[in-house]
Amino acid sequence: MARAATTSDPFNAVAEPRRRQILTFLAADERDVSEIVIAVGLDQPSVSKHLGVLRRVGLVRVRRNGRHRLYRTNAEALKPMHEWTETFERFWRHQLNRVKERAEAHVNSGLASQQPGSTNPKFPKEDV
Amino acid sequence: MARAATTSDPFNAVAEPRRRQILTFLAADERDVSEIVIAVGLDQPSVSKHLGVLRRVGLVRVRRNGRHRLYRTNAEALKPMHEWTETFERFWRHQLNRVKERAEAHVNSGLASQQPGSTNPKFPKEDV
DNA sequence: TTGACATATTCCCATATAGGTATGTAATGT
DNA sequence: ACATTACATACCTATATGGGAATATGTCAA
Repeated sequence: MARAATTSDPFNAVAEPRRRQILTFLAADERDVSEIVIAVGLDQPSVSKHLGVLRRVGLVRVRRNGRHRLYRTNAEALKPMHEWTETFERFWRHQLNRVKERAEAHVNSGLASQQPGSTNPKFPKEDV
Repeated sequence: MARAATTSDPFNAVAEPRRRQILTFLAADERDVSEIVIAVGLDQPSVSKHLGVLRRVGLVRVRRNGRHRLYRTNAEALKPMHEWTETFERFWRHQLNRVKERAEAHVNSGLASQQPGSTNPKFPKEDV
């Protein structure tokens, strides 16, 4: 199978750099499509398609104003991503602490002066 | 062109639901590949490929233990995503407030009892 | 109605997967 | 050295785009 559809999944919609750029651009103010075209430097059909994806997953809202369509980021739709990443916060805090502690332990045990290429059976190499 | 490569981009790597599942599974403890295979219900090669993607973008770390490879989520690599979504936090707060205020305004002006299908020229329809 | 302008859609093509199958490779036990 | 275990890679296929070009749709102005 190919990659999952971007539609109906904010994580996928936001995976596209241009769409992140658009969301940032539309975060504060409404803008019509031609302004977005200028801002991102793609041609109009491509921008409209990105906007279509963002619309379908609810990341932007539109309203009509004459011939123009005014788009604006619907920030609320980003909350789930924010919350998902937040569940890892306590882990990256722990990891930072561990790194600090390990460094101190090495200093105290004299391991800090270990030969650069030497192997330590207690700390297997993190291979590539 | 096709979609941007998942490699070298955490946003893209995390767009895949299975990879999010793996990151969650590996957040707290190290696990070897066979455990991950059981946890996500894919066959081993697929899991190894997902792990390869996550490894390349730094979202997981590996270390060898005999024939086993112990993987663990590198939560720090999720900080950029967390911070990016966070830049929108103040906007979704404003939006929530606006919705509340507008609801109250409608009540006060009698607009709350408007006909479901009626159109209001001052609030253009958000078309599909 | 006709014309211009602002967007959205459709069509076409190159490319990047996601999974499955088969195979290569490193590490351990005998 | 040989078999086995635990993974990683290579290869193949169906599918989902992303971007550009051409075209359709919707809106306002004269």
